[in-house]
Amino acid sequence: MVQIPNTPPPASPAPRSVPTSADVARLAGVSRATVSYVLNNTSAVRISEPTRRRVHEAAEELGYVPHAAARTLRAGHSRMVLMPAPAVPVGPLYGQFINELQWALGRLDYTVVQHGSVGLHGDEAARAWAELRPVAVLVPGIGLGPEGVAVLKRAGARAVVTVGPARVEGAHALLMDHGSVGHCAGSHLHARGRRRIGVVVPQEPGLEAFSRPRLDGVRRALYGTDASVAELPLAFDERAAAELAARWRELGLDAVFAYNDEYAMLLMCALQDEGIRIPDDTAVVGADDLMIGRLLRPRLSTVHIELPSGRDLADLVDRAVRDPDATPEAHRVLGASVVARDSS
Amino acid sequence: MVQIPNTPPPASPAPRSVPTSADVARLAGVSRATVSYVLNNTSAVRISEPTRRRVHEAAEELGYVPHAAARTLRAGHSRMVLMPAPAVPVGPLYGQFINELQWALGRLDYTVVQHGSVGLHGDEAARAWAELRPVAVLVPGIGLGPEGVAVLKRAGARAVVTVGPARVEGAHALLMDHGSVGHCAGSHLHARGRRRIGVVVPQEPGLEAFSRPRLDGVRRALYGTDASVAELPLAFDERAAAELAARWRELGLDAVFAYNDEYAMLLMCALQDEGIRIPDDTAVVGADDLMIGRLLRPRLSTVHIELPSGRDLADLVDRAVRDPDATPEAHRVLGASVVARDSS
DNA sequence: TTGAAAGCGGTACCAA
DNA sequence: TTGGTACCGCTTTCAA
Repeated sequence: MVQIPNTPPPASPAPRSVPTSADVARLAGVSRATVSYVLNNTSAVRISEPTRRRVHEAAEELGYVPHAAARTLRAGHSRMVLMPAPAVPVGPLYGQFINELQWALGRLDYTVVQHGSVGLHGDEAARAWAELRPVAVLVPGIGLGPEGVAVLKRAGARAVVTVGPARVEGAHALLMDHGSVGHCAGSHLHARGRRRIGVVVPQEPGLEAFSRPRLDGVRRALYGTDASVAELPLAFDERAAAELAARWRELGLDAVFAYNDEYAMLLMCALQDEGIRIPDDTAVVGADDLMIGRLLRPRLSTVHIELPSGRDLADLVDRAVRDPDATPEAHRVLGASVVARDSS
Repeated sequence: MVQIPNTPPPASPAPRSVPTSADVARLAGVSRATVSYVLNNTSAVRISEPTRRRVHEAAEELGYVPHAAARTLRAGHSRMVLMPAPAVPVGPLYGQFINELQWALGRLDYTVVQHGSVGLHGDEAARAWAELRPVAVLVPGIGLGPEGVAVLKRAGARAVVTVGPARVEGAHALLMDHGSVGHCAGSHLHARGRRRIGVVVPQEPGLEAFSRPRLDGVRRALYGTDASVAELPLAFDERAAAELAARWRELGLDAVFAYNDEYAMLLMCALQDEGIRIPDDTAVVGADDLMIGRLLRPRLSTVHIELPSGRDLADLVDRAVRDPDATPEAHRVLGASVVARDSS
């Protein structure tokens, strides 16, 4: 980092203590109760207009900001919806989903917070989240067990929603079965007459949660047919792709499901460099239906993934919060469908 | 969403009230003070081993989890580092940076929290953040003014760090001048003998913060030379790219800086479909040095961006927290360098 | 070694 | 219409 010469320090010495509602009350010449009534627009209590004005002015002048922790403590609950921040850089698909969700929950007057729980695992993380007493917790992926759910519930979470491959006892579930993505691809390739099918499994850590189910899905689609499946570990790296492509002919595969569109692009380019014709020698299918697939030549066949709308999930959370004793719902929310283009 | 039949409700009725340290004390037969001492390993006080055990067992049995809000309130401060959650899906580069940062701050015993402040703008958002009384705030992009910084400081934030194009009064700054990215690309193209240079400006909302400076950087690099710059609005969309490519010859450009590698790929493919030869007719330069650039043919020239390590930024935050009265530092942290490949 | 109690900031009940 | 005050859960000083 390159240090840059600093501008001279500002002349105004910062006020050194945080103003509280008592300070506001003092300045406005009223009680703390009145301040609270005014600033919260408490409808059960009528405050005269001049008093309101004085309170507002005092708050403004002091730069008063209420203390969320104090409010939470007193109220016994917060409106915080907590979700762990994703541990791996997440694709545009999922990123978009998270954004929508945040927006929709914001509309419902929840505060969405992503907790950076790096290094913490499973129920250990659950404890850290529970300390914040969120009103609801949204946990993508695996790693949260029934004990974790219980910890959160005991800590006052009125809703725990898991987003992943399997239900967890006591929690609502958004079942995102990535197996169906693989299943889609596998069925498609089989229908196209392919019988020796490779499946790329990324070596990047943190992707197993998706790659395993996708592989299993292909296996499931092909089980009991005359087709076979070969697992192809691959790092997201040109050299690794070239090496894989170099032994392609001896692998004797006539098709490959490449985990997603990015890996598909990587592998497809390597195969083309090797002189493998696509789709004639080998069919390639990606997943996620990203823009790049449309731009490749041949155009990349892919599995389009339909995620639930952020609004729907926000509504689910809201319902769960309002009725915490309802039996947990489970929803299947990952729609997968083949987009057949020219590479398969 | 497809509803799935629920499993029967679990037999165990959930304990309906959140256990407090008083409950633990009661069960262990000690005072709340002792519970606090034991659970926090307070070194100033020696507690007998049998007592410690009893407290731990009681806490375990009740599933006790401390109440962060209460602790914060009592302590007068928290160890929460707050940053707004990015409003647009963010690329792998920046995503990686955020992850590193979270990890590094976690190592320093801070709790990193991304606040989903959708719809809130500037100082309005600052107020929402201030309610959480974070010990430090990390604000990417623009939109936070000096008043916002003041609000946060008054609310007890010991460090405010902006990450963006310009300094903000009172805050530390990580200057990420995306102008240098454009400057790099512009200089490179000029050095290659190009004189009519187009610059792609994405139409996607939320990207202006990066696209404007990149455009300006190109302008700056070419200012006073015999080269000219043309602004090319472009949506991330095949049709838009095709339309732009269709009028390419009449635009009379011999080079284009495509904002980033993804837009470059989009445009390059459209140009090639149109019969424009790259780099002979038109040179193309991307940015961000993504994998896809290496896979394109011709291989895409790009601007490699060097971000600071998460560790460095975490250390900066930590220093600032420890010495809140130090004059704000400003660091220039965006390194840009051309990776010349075959498209320019 | 342990306990009693004050107090952090805000809310809401009850009284005036 | 407004004020006094108890209380939320936890930490920490002081006393025992």
